[in-house]
Amino acid sequence: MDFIEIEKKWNEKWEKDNLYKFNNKNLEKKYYLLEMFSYPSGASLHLGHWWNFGLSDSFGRFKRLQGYNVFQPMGFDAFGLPAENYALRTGIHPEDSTRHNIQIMEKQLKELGATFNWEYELVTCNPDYYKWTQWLFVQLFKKGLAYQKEAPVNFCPTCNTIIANEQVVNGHCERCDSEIVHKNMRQWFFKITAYADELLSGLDKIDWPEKTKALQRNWIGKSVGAEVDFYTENGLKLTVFTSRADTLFGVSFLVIAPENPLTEKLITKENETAVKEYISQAAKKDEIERTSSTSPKTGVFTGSYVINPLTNEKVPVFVADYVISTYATGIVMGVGAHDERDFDFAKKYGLEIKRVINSKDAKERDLPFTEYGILCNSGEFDGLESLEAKTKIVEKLEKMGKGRFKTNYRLRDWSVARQRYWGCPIPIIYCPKCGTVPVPEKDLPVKLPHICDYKPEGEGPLGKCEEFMNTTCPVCGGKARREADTMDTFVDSSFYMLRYPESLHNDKEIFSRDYVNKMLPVDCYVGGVEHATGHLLYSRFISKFLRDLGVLDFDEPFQRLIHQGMILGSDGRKMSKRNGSKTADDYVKEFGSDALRLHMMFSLKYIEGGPWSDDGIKHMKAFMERVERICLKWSKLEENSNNYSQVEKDLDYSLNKSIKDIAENMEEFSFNVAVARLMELVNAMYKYDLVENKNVELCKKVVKDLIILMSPATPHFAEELWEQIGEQYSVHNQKYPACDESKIVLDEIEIAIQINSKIVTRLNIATDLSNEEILEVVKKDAKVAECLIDKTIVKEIVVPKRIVNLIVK
RNA sequence: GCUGGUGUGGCGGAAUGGCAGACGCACAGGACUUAAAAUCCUGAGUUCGCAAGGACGUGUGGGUUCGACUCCCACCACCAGCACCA
Repeated sequence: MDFIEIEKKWNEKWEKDNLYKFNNKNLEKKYYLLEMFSYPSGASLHLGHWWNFGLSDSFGRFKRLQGYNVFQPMGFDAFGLPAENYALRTGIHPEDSTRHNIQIMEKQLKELGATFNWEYELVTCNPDYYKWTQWLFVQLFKKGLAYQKEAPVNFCPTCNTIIANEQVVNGHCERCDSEIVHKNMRQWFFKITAYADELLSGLDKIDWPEKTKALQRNWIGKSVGAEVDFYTENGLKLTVFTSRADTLFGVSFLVIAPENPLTEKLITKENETAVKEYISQAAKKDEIERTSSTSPKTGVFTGSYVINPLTNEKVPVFVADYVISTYATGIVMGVGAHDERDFDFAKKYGLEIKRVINSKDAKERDLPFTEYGILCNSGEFDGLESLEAKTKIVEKLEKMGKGRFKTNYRLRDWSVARQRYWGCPIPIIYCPKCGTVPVPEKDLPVKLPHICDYKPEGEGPLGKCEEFMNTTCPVCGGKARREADTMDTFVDSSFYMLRYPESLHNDKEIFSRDYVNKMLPVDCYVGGVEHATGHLLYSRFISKFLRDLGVLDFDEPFQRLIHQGMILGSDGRKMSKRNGSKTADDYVKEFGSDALRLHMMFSLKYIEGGPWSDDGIKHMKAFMERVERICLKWSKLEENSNNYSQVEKDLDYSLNKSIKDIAENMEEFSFNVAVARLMELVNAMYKYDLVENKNVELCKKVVKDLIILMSPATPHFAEELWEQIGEQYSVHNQKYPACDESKIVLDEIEIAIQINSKIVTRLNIATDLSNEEILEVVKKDAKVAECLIDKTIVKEIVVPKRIVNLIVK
């Protein structure tokens, strides 16, 4: 079979027939399968694309065979920095290069032979798409969830734009690896923190990998504790956050972050020079140095004292850069005996170290430490467990008006504005009279102008385009200016799964409520784990917001999530142009796409990935040819023997067991095992082929079922073979074969016989025998009887169809 | 440091607490062939043994169990994410 030739032939026919058309009228058995859409880079599809799209497509084909009405749309995440940076290098306008790349990628994705529903294609840089990105912004703005504030932001000096926390990797820009600088800027944020608790609790009801849930929990970083107010002698309030209110008795100092605005007010004249010097030094340190847990904890005394609200003790206030100004209140209470950092700090500056413990425990344990002062919880709190003490203490502070229960999150609001050109314009108008006004929905989209001076200079390049910037205020009609920034591309992708079902069929609303609630949530979402704390978190947030807006009945967009492992270079490192000598295209030309796909399915675990090796591809081709030979031979057999003895039973067993196992393994994305089962079935066929008078009826059934079973993995090959054995087009419209359970129940099975848990022999035993009957047969066996001479059986264990274990003395 | 994951032949990798190593690669042998390739068949964890057979085997050490790759405890190694979060 000429694999290259047949691929061309069937790809053309399938496209012409629109074979995989999604039936949007009958949603009873719909299955929404989504692969994370990709960025249209101009390069040809690499092995990673095949791995991602090809294999999840096989899963989709499997669901189709099972009778599901599979919706598998495809689109492009088309805005973003790479096109723009490419444009700055080459002078080719981002719009032109992006459109061009999309065309190339569409063509290649079609060659992959996947069942994508192209008629629903979505491209985020099209005005009919980003109209809804802007609509979303306006809705968030109206609910107060899109807001501006002056805040420290991550600024990438190379990309010349702000980026979100989620896009900073080890203090560096995830795109260009430049070191991030921190600036205070007035910026747009989405208030994702309003949903922090829900984003946590929602994780419990979705079928996601534990790893990903853990990443999100970690990222949200919920910390339950309390705020406590300390006052200086002249009445200035310093509020600290603590998760250990029970150690309040042991506070011997307070530490405030250098950037905290209150710091200024705490500095006394005598300490002014030292503190100012310290602060300016701290400002010079880079992010890594500041936030590394191994950095030494240094600080300086401000000269001020505060009063501990519980003990009325006078406590000194220090400035130290190990306190993070953006987390909680930016002020921390120092308890030397209960926190390693506080301990280091207290030792260094000769501060008191007091261990807080209730007097009972102190007496019971002969406490070994000598360097700590021991302080028992006094009076009303003494004798309480730490948890109880925490509660009681905060309750008391609450009554005094000097403390309260408080939960903090590590999660920050999502910074969404980008000072770049190639993105979705923020639909906001600044009017000198009316202030910040959203663009009315009827005026959307605010189109991105096709400008040529898009060089980023730290401010939105759109600001240089007067025709764009000058507008009228939708409220008063006076002269006004537009927002010059564009949106983070993660806003574009935060709702695309909601828009897909009617991307080209509904331009009146983002989606019709009834329809979207029938189509979603996505039944299975496939993509890389690298989006765990970015896209996947943003999408969940936006869904929850749209639920609150009353347009969605659900709030978790992805019911099931599968991460593919990464496919690495043969050296085990990240795939790059250098270590991959051959491209996916080379393999397709040499062996065909089916062989490539089959090889990928079989040679590595999909969930785990691993180093790429092309060793097996030629064997996959050989395997297909092996299948072809036996199928063609059997399809031509004529004289039926009507035999149905053990050999036929064996073949029938293999067939039905394969049908069952392959379904189970496909469902779990264990493609390697599913392919192994296919091979076992083929081996069984070759074994039966040696039999002389064959049961041709059975042979033909096996051939048909085998081809159907192979069709998700090798779609072109299966279609061609289907035609060659004289079946009617198309194999992809067949039903997944039913497993005849009666055929996988064997009459007789080999059981291992153990004496004292050690195998002494194996016996064939009829499966319909009772445990007692089995024991009888076993004991009669010569070998077993020999072992039992002079022994007494103390226990008999029979595991039907598996093991007989006799415990003897 | 915290969180999650992984650890099985020469390699990729199988195994609802029940015969570890399915399936495949690489390897060896046989058949076909003048020969090779392709194909078909067979063998194979390691080790001792001519063999029958024995011993040892799923990162390490314990435990539970008639029985542990699988469950529990401790530890080691590697990978990933977070990391001075109070």
